[in-house]
Amino acid sequence: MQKRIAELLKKNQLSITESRKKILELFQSANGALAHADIEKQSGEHFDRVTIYRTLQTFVEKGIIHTIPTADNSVLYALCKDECSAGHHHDNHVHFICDDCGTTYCLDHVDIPAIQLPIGFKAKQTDIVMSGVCKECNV
Amino acid sequence: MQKRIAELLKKNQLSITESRKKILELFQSANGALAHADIEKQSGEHFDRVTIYRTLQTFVEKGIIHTIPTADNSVLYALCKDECSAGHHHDNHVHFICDDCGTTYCLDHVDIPAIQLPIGFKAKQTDIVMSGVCKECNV
DNA sequence: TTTGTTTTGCAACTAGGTTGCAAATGCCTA
DNA sequence: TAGGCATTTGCAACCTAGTTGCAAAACAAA
Repeated sequence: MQKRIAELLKKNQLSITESRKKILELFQSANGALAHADIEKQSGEHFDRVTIYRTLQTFVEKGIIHTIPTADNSVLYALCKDECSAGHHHDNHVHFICDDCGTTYCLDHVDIPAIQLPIGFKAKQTDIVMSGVCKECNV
Repeated sequence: MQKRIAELLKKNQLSITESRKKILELFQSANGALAHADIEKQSGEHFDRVTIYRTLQTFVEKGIIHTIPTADNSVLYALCKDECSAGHHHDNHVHFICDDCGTTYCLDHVDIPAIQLPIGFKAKQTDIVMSGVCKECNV
């Protein structure tokens, strides 16, 4: 695990530092998306708020993680799959927030059906955020 | 117009005040959605920030306007159509943001096709925000 | 017009996020 | 592996968006 993290950072021309390693670890062990606040808490409060913001920004720029818009207007971050290239905007995938456990999932493999827009409208990007009950909480 | 605004407020058991009238007017003359900041500017800076926040909150509660989540994590507000009942969450309609002119449209009459989720997931709410070029900017 | 309720404006506060800069860390080459 | 340069960090200060409590002002109803 440690090796992979170091490689990932190197591949993206980033220095290997404590905070970056720790934050990547958190993402790898979380099976969903994380908010800035989650990271701040779970990292054991070792790192400055600013460092975390900057690290997340850097990771987004490099295409290591991506942001998820949510209905309640908070930002979530999630690891990108290996196939993602830097700068990829993750335009067309579905995000799912569980009302029960609060976990956010990136449903990369869900097909988005064509949406019929009124005449004159031309869509470039589609963001879909669904909420309900996830597979873990569904009894 | 003035009459209609007064009636609308009365129907919702709200006192008829300067700020409420002005804010409703702004929504009626805007053909798209407005952000809090837009309202603050366009109202001629007559009203306190807090008053605007509270007015918007009240309108949302009464079902006069509704909120739109956007990809860049800002909140937009738009007038509800007459058919909307108070408390209606506007769960399932598509919002469209024009990359050119920045206008946000509520596409009430666009059908949302069923989205096939992985086994175990059960959706309650779907938010779709699309962006691209709108009918005005499309040449 | 008077009275009671609703709404407003002010001040103070919180949370989330950004910027500039000096100190510390990491990287690379000799 | 030591030294020097580039990158990253932490601090302080700042900004915007939004909230709360409370007294004063505006509104509604009789």
